[in-house]
Amino acid sequence: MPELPEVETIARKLKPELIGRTILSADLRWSRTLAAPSPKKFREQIKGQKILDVGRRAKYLTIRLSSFHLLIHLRMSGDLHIKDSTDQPEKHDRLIIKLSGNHSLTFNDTRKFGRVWLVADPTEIFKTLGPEPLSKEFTSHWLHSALHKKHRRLKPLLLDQTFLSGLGNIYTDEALNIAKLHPLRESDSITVKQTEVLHEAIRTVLKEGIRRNGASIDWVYRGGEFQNYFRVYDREGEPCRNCGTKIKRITVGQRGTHYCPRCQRL
DNA sequence: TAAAATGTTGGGTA
DNA sequence: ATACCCAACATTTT
Repeated sequence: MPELPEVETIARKLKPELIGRTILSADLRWSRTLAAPSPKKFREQIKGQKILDVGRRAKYLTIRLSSFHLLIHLRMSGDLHIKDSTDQPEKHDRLIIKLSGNHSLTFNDTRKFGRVWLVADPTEIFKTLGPEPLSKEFTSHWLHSALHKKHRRLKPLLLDQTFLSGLGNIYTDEALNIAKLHPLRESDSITVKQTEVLHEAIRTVLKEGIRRNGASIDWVYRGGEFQNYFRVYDREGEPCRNCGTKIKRITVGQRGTHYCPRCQRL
């Protein structure tokens, strides 16, 4: 799935095209895409809603409506497009929301893992999420304290959305490489100095991802170019950009994990 | 063919 | 309670 920078990119692109539009109807083409409420309620409640704002929380796209919030999680393969309302549905289109001005917002999701919520209060959905890495609450001091409250390996911990929200497999590997920390390093062994470097690395790599409009890999091209600047992700066997050592790939917590065995010692 | 792919969640185990 | 492993979700690609 898209991670924080990819969702941020999509939110920024959609925002000017969506704000001010009114939702005319919703065509739910694969019902399990809808997490809440029921399809019937969804169609009734979303009709006539005006789009007031478009944003992002963690990896959720957030669309504020007149009296509800529409939340979309793209998971592994979800994507969003604005199309003409006369365009024929494409393969894997799961939800098509018809808008004023002969436009529609299309949710296409090959693997069907993506989910949509229409809720009055989004805090209920977001309550388990850890802090936003680009917010002011995410300080080096907070990170050090949080790391030491756990005894977990860095890679799965940073991937854990209840610990910190927004990082996925790519940006976690990239951040750990920048910080010169091994993915299997125990969280409560990180020094204050190392925490400061990791804190900065996380923010740097996320901002870099946003600046490049996110990463486009596999068959899902969203316009981003960050994939051309990976330091370790998907670079197994290729030379480390820092020391030339071959990048290693291991599996940690069921996820492919890439790192430089020389720069990132355990 | 089997494995793996930007993710999350729930169940079982120690 | 905490941490970790596995399966499930569903499809496509290598």
